[in-house]
Amino acid sequence: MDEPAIRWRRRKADRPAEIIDAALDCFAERGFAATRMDDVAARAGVTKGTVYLYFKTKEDLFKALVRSQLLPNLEHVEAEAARGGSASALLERLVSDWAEHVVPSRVAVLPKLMIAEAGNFPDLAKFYLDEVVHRALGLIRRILLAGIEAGEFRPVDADHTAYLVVAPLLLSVLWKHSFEPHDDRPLDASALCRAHLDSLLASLRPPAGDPPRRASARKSKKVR
Amino acid sequence: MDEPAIRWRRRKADRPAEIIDAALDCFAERGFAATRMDDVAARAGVTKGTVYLYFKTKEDLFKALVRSQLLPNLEHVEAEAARGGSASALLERLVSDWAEHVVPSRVAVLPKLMIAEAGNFPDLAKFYLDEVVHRALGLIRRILLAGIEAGEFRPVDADHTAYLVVAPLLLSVLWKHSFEPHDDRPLDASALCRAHLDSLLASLRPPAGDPPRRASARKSKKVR
Amino acid sequence: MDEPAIRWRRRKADRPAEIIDAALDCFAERGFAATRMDDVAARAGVTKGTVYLYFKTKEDLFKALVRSQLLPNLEHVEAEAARGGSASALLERLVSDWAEHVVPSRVAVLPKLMIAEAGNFPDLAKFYLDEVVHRALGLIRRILLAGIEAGEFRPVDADHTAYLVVAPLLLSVLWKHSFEPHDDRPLDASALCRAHLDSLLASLRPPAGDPPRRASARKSKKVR
Amino acid sequence: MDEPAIRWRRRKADRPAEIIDAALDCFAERGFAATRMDDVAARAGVTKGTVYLYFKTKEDLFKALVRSQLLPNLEHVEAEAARGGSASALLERLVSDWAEHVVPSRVAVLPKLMIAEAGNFPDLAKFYLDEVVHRALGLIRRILLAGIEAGEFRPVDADHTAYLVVAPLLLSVLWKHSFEPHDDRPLDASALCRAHLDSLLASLRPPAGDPPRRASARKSKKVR
DNA sequence: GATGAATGAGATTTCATTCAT
DNA sequence: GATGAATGAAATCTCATTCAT
Repeated sequence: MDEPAIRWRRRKADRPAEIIDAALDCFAERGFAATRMDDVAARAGVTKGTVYLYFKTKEDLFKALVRSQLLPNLEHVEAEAARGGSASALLERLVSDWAEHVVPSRVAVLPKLMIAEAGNFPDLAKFYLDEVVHRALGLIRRILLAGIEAGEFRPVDADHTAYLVVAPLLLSVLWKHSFEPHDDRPLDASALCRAHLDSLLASLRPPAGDPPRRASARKSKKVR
Repeated sequence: MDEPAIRWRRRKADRPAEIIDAALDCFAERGFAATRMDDVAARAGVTKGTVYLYFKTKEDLFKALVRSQLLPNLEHVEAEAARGGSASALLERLVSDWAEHVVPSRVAVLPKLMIAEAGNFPDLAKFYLDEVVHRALGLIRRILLAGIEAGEFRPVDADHTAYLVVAPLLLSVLWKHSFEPHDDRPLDASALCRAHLDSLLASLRPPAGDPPRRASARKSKKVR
Repeated sequence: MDEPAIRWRRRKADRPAEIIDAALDCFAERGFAATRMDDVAARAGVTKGTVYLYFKTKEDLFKALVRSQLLPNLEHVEAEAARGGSASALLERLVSDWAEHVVPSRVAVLPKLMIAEAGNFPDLAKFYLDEVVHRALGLIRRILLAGIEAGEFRPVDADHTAYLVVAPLLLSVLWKHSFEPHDDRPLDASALCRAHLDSLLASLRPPAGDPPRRASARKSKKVR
Repeated sequence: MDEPAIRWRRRKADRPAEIIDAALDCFAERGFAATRMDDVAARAGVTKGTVYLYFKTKEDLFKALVRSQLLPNLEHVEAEAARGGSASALLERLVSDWAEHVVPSRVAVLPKLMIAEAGNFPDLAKFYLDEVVHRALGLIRRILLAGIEAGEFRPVDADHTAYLVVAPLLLSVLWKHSFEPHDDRPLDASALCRAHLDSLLASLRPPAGDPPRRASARKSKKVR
């Protein structure tokens, strides 16, 4: 009846991560403004006061969440790219990695959150653009240029093509988190990514009989 | 003294549209939750009470806004498609129409809003999916299938390719409204769309020497 | 049972004064920090929201209260002084005015509030010092100097004597609002002020047979 | 490594006093309500939990503070008075003692605190009134009566005059702690007290040629 | 129809107090 | 004894909505 039980346990080291985890779920579901600190606290299994022990404001929590989730992932991607290989192989690895590892992960909601809240968090938007978006686009651009130089790809405008590489990846995560819950026609992200890769490589294939741009380019080069 | 009289009269009928216009701007900037009815009213040049004269709740206003903006546009697209032409010509018209007419228009924020708020407005999300997204995807799918059948395109998976057609278009409007205001590297939507079209058609081009699938397919067919 | 009744009446013009009035009572009773905006609202017969309609924050309300109550009163005092008369007559009028009009009035709590909250409202403290305290001390100093010059008073240090004139007046209002409610020995402010005046004039009386400092000083002069 | 050991031991017994000291500073600066237990703890160099080890609640701490600071001081005053001397000499000692010892000391903030918080701590207010205020006033009254009886002073109303004796002393400490930090015209408490004494004795001086009230009164009597 | 003063529910945030460590 | 993580009640403030004017 009166179960004295332990009212709480002290878990200083783990709390911030737990709270950020809970916040990610809540913000993902309802957006920044519509999630209450109570929701976050409840989902983290603590009380509101505890959340404020670790994050000074709701905005702070949001920013901490975005920053903490992104960097590790991006580093993973760049490490992957650094492993080298032909440009097509790199693109292939990148896209299938996205389908297999990013789309099903928790970070996959961040693009949606950033798109929704960029207007309300200008400094976070800048951070996201600089540290994630442009960094990723730059990586892709370098792969494309390397591929062109190597004669693997026909000479396309690398700047815009980078956006084209990214677009279906973006669509896949946005769809998953915004539309799929209300849709009866699920989107198979893996299949979409495969189709994307297929289409992409087809469009990049140099016309038959075209000579490579430079003799030296034949050798696969490490990107960056 | 009496000069505004003429304007007043004209206003009455336009009020709802003016309010929706104002709401579109506000929601676009800050999102649904973060815009206050006062903001909308102020931007529409009326008072809060007046907004409630035309829309029962804030949610109502949002729904009315989405519904009122979308249908006319979609009809325009379908009418365009109905004008016929080769599949590539249709795709080309579609994409360049997007770049020239949709991206610069006010509706271009709606995808961002829908992506952000789908979780909070399930019925609106369903409406948007059914009446806009899947309708558009269906149209594109039919164009692709027609193109394949006519031998214009190599035989791809029309379902997924439809998403691929759409993805860069989506990216262009999301970028414009979420990132461009915080970015110093503007995205040229027209150029992106052209690059997209180029890439798309390249990837769809049937291998040289491939015969058309059916003799009849040579004639351009009306889609739908 | 369901008495529809008027839920509220619109009283824009009077509200701020009514709210300030209520706030004065609340702050006087419990101090700034310990009074809740709900208390103020309830005492003003409105809801919390209404208070915030007129005052942006609790601090704002406090500042508005202090500023609005003080100036009118001080002007009254200076006008009184400007009516002229002998220095003793002026002091007498000042002190008895205090006993009869200030002590029983609502402003009488302000010194207590200012003393309590000066540390938390530096700018308000400065305002109070400049616009009230030093202004009043200056007025008294001028009366004393005029009295000395006229030979009515013995030559005292006018600066410090001004504080001595003020001290019992201050004590009377502080006592009334801080101690009297908890004391069974009430302080008769009028009697105290009379005793003060008596003592003050006795201490200022020049030694018998002392000549006036200047021949001209015999005539009563307007102070200021 | 082990050098702090000695200090630790010394500390334990002093903790309550150290905490009270810290609390005095904090309450003096910001008032009771506006100081947080964290502030007190930090200033005492301990943690919040430790404060609660010695004081059950914040109110408790405040009461302990007031009680612990006052009694020693009052006893000092009464002992001083018991040393005897003429009434004027006693008053003089009292006033100059105040200027030299009380005003610069830490207790000097207590009147401000009591005036500010009397409304929120009725029992503390009663304690302060009975044990400090009325006790001090009584002492002064007895000195005045003795002086009158001895013919040192003219026959004044001892009750009210006692308040007049106290008023400038009170003003000096209130000023120091409430206004001086925000004022560029500092108040010289010693000078003020001297002026007060001067004025007070002048006003109490019996008219020249007045006979002493009682023959016996000539001899200095011990007060109390 | 239009207004905007007033409402009141609900959100964020603070902080005295407790208690596992 | 000492700590400080955790609590939870309560305070400030916001804002969608209502309704007297």
